Order: sequence, then structure tokens, then C-alpha cells
Amino acid sequence: MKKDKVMDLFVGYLREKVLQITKQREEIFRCFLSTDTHLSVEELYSLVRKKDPKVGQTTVFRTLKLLCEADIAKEVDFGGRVKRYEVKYGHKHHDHLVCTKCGEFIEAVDERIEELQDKLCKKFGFIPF
Amino acid sequence: MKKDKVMDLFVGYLREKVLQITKQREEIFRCFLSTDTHLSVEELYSLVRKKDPKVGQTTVFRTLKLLCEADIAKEVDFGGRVKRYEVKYGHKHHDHLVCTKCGEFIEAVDERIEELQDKLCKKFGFIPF
DNA sequence: ATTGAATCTGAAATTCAATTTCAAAAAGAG
DNA sequence: CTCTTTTTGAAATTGAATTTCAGATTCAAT
Ligand SMILES: [Mn+2]
Ligand SMILES: [Mn+2]
Ligand SMILES: [Zn+2]
Ligand SMILES: [Zn+2]
Repeated sequence: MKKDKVMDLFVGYLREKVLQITKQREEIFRCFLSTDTHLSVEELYSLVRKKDPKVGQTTVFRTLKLLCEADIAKEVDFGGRVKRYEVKYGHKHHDHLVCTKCGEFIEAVDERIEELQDKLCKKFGFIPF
Repeated sequence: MKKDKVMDLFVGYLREKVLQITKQREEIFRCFLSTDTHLSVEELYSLVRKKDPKVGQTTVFRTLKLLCEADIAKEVDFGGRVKRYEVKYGHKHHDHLVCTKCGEFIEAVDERIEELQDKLCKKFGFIPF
């Protein structure tokens, strides 16, 4: 299974930054990886609380930040004011088409668009995200 | 000058919706059109206050909404939590490359990208924004 | 094991843009 | 003018995100 490898990546990141591998961080990590959706912090917090009601929301915020830094999670902006996060590890880059009315979305990639975007970015000194 | 035409558009929109053409709405309209930047509400509010310190921030919010509905303004999302607005009337569609670190941005369009994006949207039943 | 320092946690407070509320002011109808 | 509707803006509220800080936990050195 892939999960062990991601866990290794997380553990590696924490070691590198001399941070501790705590119960809370492990639980949040597990809950996050157990989904394949685009979670808000609140939604992840709910999941975590089902497993351990004592984990604080603040820690969820903080751990998601760590997961992003470790390239395991990726912040995705769906236009609203709530940040959402998806699993990045093991998932190819993709774009989102989001309905501005109802929030419905789909994931899609067009290689030609990506290529042209890369060129456009390079031309202006930006690095595609 | 172009401004008269835009003003006509605004007035027309207000008439259509049976809304009044007030001092405040006129002033906010003028201040907004006097810039060619990507203003936050706060920034526009500052401009308006210089002309008339009695106008309230709430009215700036409300009027920007009207300007968007009238297709004179366009909300642009630069990734932060502050909404920004640019003049839409008389400006061609364009995309923004935004630096996620410093916020610096440039406007650019690539016709081929646009075309492919349109196709991609159509394929999935979305309407490009 | 004991101690002391550093790290981590989570409730609570704070921030800040955005929205809502509501009473007063202004505008329009008759 | 009088009555009704619309508009306004100060103040209150919301809600996600961040900050604060005292207590809990972990780690290292004895
Ligand atoms: Mn892409
Ligand atoms: Mn475009
Ligand atoms: Zn996705
Ligand atoms: Zn622009």
C-alpha cells in the first residue's frame, strides 16, 4: 500500500525540521489521507474529532500547514473564502473547473494548455504552480 | 470620452432595476473608473472618502456589487482573502499571473490558451468566466 | 527516576474582510 | 405637506484564519 510511503515522507519532513511525531499529527495525517476529496479545515476537523474528540482545531490548521510544506497536501482555491486542501502526494497535477454559482467542480488537464501556460509563465518570469 | 458611455450604462442599469441615481453611487462610480488598477473595497473606500468623507463603507460594498451586475466592474481573485475589482467595461478579457509570495502580477492573454480553455469548458458543460 | 529546558497543544482571544441590522435620512408619489 | 418606499451608514455580527499563552508532553542530561 502507498500509505506507508507517504507516512515516511511526513516522518522524514518532521525529522528534517526537528519536529515531533505526535499522536495528534499522526491522527490528522491519517484522516486527511483517508479521503480523496477537497476538504476544508472544518471538514477535516470533524473527521479527526470522530477518532479523537480531544484534538483541537488549531492543531488541524497547523498540521495542514505542515502537510503542505511536506508536499503531501496542496491548498486549492475554489473561489470562496474557505481554503480547501487535497492530497498532493501520488496525484498528478490537475486543474479545477469550478461553477461560480453552485460550487460544483471537475478535475481536468489538457496537456496543450499546460504546455502553453508553462511557456507563458516562463515568458514573464513566473513559475507555474 | 468613454466615461459618458459607461455612465450611461450604469444609469441604464439602475433605471432597469428601478434603483435611484444617488450622489453616493455617482461618486463611487467616478472614483472607481478613475483608476486602472485592481482595487480592494478598502482602497476604493479611501479614494471615495477623499472626495466625500461622509460616504459609508457599506455603500461602497453595495455599489461595487451593482457595478459588477452592470458589467462595469469585475471581481478578480488574487488568492488572498481580500476581493479585488477591476474595470471591465472597455477592457478585453485577460488572465492574471500572480506571484503567490509577493502578490506581484501581470496581465496576459494567449489566444491559443483561451481557445483550448473554451473547448475544455464546453466539453464539461462549464461556461468560461 | 528526577530534573529542567524545549516543544507542542488547545481553549480562548483576536483579527479582519464581509455581511447584516436597523433607525434615520432622502427621495418619490399623491 | 403627508405618506410610503428606498437608500444610507454606524454599529453589530459573522466566520475563517491567526495569535496568544498557560498547561501538558517530550526529550536530554544527570
Ligand atoms: Mn495547470
Ligand atoms: Mn482566460
Ligand atoms: Zn483536485
Ligand atoms: Zn486585470
